[in-house]
Amino acid sequence: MARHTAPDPTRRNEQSRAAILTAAAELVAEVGFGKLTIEKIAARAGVGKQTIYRWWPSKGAVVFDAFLAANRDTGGGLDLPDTGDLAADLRAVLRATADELADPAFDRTGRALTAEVLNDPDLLREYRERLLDPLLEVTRARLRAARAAGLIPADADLDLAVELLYGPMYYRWLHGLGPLDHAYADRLVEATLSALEP
Amino acid sequence: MARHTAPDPTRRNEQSRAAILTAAAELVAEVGFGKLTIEKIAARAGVGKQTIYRWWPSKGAVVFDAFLAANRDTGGGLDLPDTGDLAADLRAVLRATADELADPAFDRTGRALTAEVLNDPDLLREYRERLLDPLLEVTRARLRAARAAGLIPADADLDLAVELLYGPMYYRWLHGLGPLDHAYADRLVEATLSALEP
Amino acid sequence: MARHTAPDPTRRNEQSRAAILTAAAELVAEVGFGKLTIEKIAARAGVGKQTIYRWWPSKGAVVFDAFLAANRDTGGGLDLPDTGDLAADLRAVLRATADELADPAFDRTGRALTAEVLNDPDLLREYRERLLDPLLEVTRARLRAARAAGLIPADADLDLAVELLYGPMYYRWLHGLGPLDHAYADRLVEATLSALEP
Amino acid sequence: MARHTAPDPTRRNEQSRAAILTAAAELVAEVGFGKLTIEKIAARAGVGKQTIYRWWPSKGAVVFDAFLAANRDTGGGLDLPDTGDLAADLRAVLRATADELADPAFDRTGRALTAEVLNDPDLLREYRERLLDPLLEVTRARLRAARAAGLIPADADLDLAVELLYGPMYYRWLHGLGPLDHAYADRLVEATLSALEP
DNA sequence: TCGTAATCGAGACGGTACGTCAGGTCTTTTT
DNA sequence: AAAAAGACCTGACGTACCGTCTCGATTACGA
Repeated sequence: MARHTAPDPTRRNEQSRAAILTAAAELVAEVGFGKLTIEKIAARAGVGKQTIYRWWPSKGAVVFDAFLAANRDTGGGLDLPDTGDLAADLRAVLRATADELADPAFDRTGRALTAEVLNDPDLLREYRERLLDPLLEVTRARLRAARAAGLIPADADLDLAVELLYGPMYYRWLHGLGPLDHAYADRLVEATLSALEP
Repeated sequence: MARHTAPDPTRRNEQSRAAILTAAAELVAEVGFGKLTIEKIAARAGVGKQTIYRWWPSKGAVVFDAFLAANRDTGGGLDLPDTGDLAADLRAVLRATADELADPAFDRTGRALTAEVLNDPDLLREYRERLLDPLLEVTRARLRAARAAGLIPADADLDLAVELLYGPMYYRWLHGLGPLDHAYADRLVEATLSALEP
Repeated sequence: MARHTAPDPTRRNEQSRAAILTAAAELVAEVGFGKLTIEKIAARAGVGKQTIYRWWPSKGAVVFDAFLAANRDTGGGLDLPDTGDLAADLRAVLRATADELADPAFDRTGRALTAEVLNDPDLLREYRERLLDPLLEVTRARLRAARAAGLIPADADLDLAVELLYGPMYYRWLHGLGPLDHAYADRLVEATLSALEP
Repeated sequence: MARHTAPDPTRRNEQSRAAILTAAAELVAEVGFGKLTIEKIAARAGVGKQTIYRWWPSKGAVVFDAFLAANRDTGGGLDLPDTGDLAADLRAVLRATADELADPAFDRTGRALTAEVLNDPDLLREYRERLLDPLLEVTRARLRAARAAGLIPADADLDLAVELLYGPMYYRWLHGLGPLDHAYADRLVEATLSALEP
């Protein structure tokens, strides 16, 4: 097993780091996660293998970091505005989510990442901390505000609510059960809000 | 990659086939899918590697077949009785699903299988045809009967309904978002039926 | 190891036997002995592998038989006439040998066969019994007749004599030391006869 | 087949190289060339297979190199002294050759090597350049000196002479035609010198 | 003449070794 | 000290053949 008390990060070569993440992102889209290799990443990035092993513990970690880096650029959409219209706000975020999942460019990478994350508890933890929990939390926060405003019942189960919003869409996406369009997003929001009623 | 104009299946050795599937099932539970190798399967099954390559195109396909074979033995639970009480019937199937997902023995295999299935369109198709679609269809059929009986609105979207039932539970399971117990199953059923109201 | 008390030879399929030997001869010339396989012979001959294993103990034995069969057709040249002129008679047989060795078609097969025979005592014995000893013996017989006629000394070592005739030529052939033409054959005969003088 | 644009030889691990050659030499003596495998060499040498494939194109090349390395250690005996007594000098080298060929330890390796060399033009060339030609040349040189001293005719064919010396002995060895003792060596020298007379 | 027994083509089987690929570690040289 | 380069040991890959073993389907006696 590797050591992975990472070496002095101040001396890290930023160019190499960026080249590795870029190469990883490109390659995962080109050949998929399964056929992706550390050697190919190193070769494409013009980097020694050791430079990868020095800073990441596994292939999954590199790809995951690449995914995060890419999502940080696109903003991540981690802000759910409160316009006062709960349904509209939820529709906005669900529509955005649907658009992302429906994007073929995202599809391969997303599936690859999901597959890795599911079978690696460390990766799963990091995925939840860095991506999933924040997303669910902003959604929950918006619902909490609505609850405080009396728009939904005081005893509404918000954990269940976010699962009702994102779970079906994720289920549909992973299994290819149907289209992921705005109409579908809207119906999900409607169903969820309807379920929260007494 | 393998050729896969499958050889004459009438000459297939049933003992070898069974030994391979058993070995695959055991190993995936012991070491996980990632560390599973064709060589280990062959060794444990007392079989030549070629005998595996002759009949399956990939490691994933073997494991998948092993999973199917195991589920065929346990019946698969593909019968959703109609007692007249829709909520009770749905609770029964959702509780059973929750029990299965919560079973640690199933967890590892299920995650491994899911990861494979997500990234292999062929496997995904087979998974849907052999397992997922039948499950969804019996559920939809039960809802269809209830709709015919006037228990739920005539314009209820049954595709959405089954996704509301299974999607959140699957989402919670994969991401480890919370407990998968009977109370959770019951709340899902309640929420779904509530969402179907007008 | 195989049994090889050969089965009832009266029931043997002569067509198969011929097809196997032909295929073996062709293939050894095409791909060389090392890359020759029983499977390829069987495939080319349109024959089951078992039919080969039933009648021959090894790949070498098949090729050897093929070689013998081919040489039986070309006569084998196993007759050294006694014209009364010893030098002329020896020149005739040495020239014929040189021609054969110099034939590129023979070269590959001959080398392959030699290589096999050298490392398999069983094959070597059969080679000597069926090909080499008869050749050496007719040569020795011719020398014996000459010795009886007083043309060469009574105490001449005939075993050495035949080795002086064939050994250098074989040595030159195997190692590619020089041309194998009639002039060379003639010089060998001259040198050998000269060496037999007192 | 291998690539064989050999990698940077300055970075080669000398320990691995030596271990491989030693293992190859031992194994060829133990199990014979035919049953020798690259995997066994690698295992015995404590080396990865790739390290063999990196530096040698074939099993034959490894064994050949091992043979050369061993012969370099024993000096190769490539010095034919000129005591003034031509017959005695030739007897010395022929007797040494006979002793080597008669050595059972040499027999197996020698036959294996011969078989390889005969069917691989590249190996044959290397064998001639590194072992055979030097041997023949020192012998020819000794004869040349004798010719210059008038001990043998000025028009003696020295190429033929060396073939008369070594060819019969090699022929006898390969085919197992008779004993390889000093008496035989002496007779060969006598016959050859006698053949060189006018 | 009609089983019945052996041979035949075919090819699946348990294996061994192949030659390749990549993993992760280590060393050498350069920056 | 970190990085590019790449040799090293390890081990799995997927393939090719090995020699054995069923399978029907001829084929050729011998009762």
